This record gives sequence, structure tokens and C-alpha cells, in this order.
Amino acid sequence: MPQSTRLRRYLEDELGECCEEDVDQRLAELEAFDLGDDDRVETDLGALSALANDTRYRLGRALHAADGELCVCELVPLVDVSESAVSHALSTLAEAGVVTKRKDGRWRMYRITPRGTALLVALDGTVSR
Amino acid sequence: MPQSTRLRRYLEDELGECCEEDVDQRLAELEAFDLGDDDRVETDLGALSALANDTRYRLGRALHAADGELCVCELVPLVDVSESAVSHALSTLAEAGVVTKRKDGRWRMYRITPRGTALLVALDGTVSR
DNA sequence: GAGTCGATTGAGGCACTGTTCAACCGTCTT
DNA sequence: AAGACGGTTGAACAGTGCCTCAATCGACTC
Repeated sequence: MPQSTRLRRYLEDELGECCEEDVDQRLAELEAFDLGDDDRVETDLGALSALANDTRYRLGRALHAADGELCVCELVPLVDVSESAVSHALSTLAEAGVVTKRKDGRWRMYRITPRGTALLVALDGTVSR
Repeated sequence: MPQSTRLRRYLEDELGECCEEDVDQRLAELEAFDLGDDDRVETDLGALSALANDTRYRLGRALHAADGELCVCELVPLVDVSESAVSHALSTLAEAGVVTKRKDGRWRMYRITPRGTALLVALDGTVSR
């Protein structure tokens, strides 16, 4: 963490003039927030980014509502893009761990994962507030 | 929903040859998945998009870990971008309902919202699966 | 094995995102 | 009132993202 005189000033202000020690402790606390390991961050960003798109969000919603497998041909009519776009979208979702993919003859079946479900439930549980 | 002969074929296949009635019912079910009202979708996409960026995600994490208000000057050292970028990022997060903003003299305080917390907790509860 | 079908893949183009830089806005100090 | 300070805002530009089109692949049918 680079030196930040502004931060130091703020902390001295907030913690009162008490002592240098408290300021240092707070600086250490703040520094600790930073240590999300990068793999974890990348994975989380992947999941969030995957759902952060109209098409993919709607596909996720459909799979969540279906509460089971859906075939690509069932998903295509639910969104307003080409079949190719749906395939791209499902691929992105799968790579992000939001859905799983299964072959069944010439049909491809998709199912939402616990992670995808958890994110949608989190949104449902916090509507407008 | 546009006509989809492929879908109809799939449903007849899956449901067995039983009867036309079941196929129609299934089609109605699928159609029902679609009716997420658009405002809701937009809001959800806003929240997901807000967190789907390295800088904003880390800021959200820090505010979540802090479990209370943090000042901009405390957040700047935690991410590797300019102070201006942090301001932009916090503004985006606030507009998306992921954080709240409060003025305190010349300091600006930010705090994570229940919605932001819920999303991060959802991710934490579903690591690598 | 030729043809059909469901679905995926890659290329290309346009729109959007995220950052920095510079100017600016309130607040506090002196 | 002048200046310092914390923070925000807008413009500009590079980098991504998301879609469509065309080609392709594997599975099934005849």
C-alpha cells in the first residue's frame, strides 16, 4: 500500500489525537481487506459478469424457474436473439460455473448450478432496498 | 413467442406421443418463465454489472469486510487505480444500489447495502462448485 | 453414405466500458 | 477572502463485449 498522507490525516481525525499506535492498527486492518486471493476474485468476477447481461440473465432465470434441465430449443424462444447467440451465452454461463451442460443424443441440456441459484436468490431476497 | 417447430418436435419427443394437450401445457409453462418484469431485470442487471468489475468488486469487498462506513481516502489505497476512478466506481455502485453514500464534512462515507452484502455472501457460500 | 437436424464455433463489426487527465465544486483553515 | 483539501465530474480514447452471419460438427434417418 502506497503512502497516503490523506488517509493518515483522516484516521488521526477520526480516532482522536489519542496515539500513533491506533492509527497504525487501523492501517493494518484496512490492508487486510485487500487480501482476497486473485483466483477467487477472478472466479467471482466470472460468475457476476456471466449474469450481468440481459440475454444470459434471462437464460439463467429460465433455468432457475424450470428447476431442472432445459434443452437449448426450449431456451431459444425465451430470448430475443439468434440461436447462435444463445449458444454463445450458454457457453459463457457454463464456463463461469453458473450452469452445467449435458449431451443427450442430439439435444443439449442445461441446468443451473447452486452458484447461479444463490446469486439469483440473493437478488430476489433484496428487491428495491 | 415465435413459432418453433424444433421445440414442438422436442416436446413431442420427450413427453412421448401421448397427446397434443401436454405439449401445449409445456409450451405455456415455458412462456411463463419469460415474464420477469423489465424493471426488475434492469435493476438486477445494474447490481450484477456494478460488481462485475475488478475495481468495483474489490471496493465492495472492502466495504463488506469493514462492516460499516469507510471513507474514500480509506478505499483509494486498496485498489490500483486513480482516485478519480475510485470516485467513478463508487458512483456506479451507489446508483446500482450496492452501496450508499453519506457526506460528513469534507469526507464522503460509503457503506455496503443489504443487496451488495447478499450477492457477496452468495458467492462466498458457493466457492468452487 | 447422403441428407437432415440440433447445436456449436469463429470471424467481423459496432457499441459500450473503464480508465486517465484536467477542470471544478463544497468545506474548512487561517 | 484566499488558499488548501477531499472528492466529483466530463471529455476522450483504448480496450472489451455481444451480436449476426456463415461454416462446421456430431447424431440420427432413410
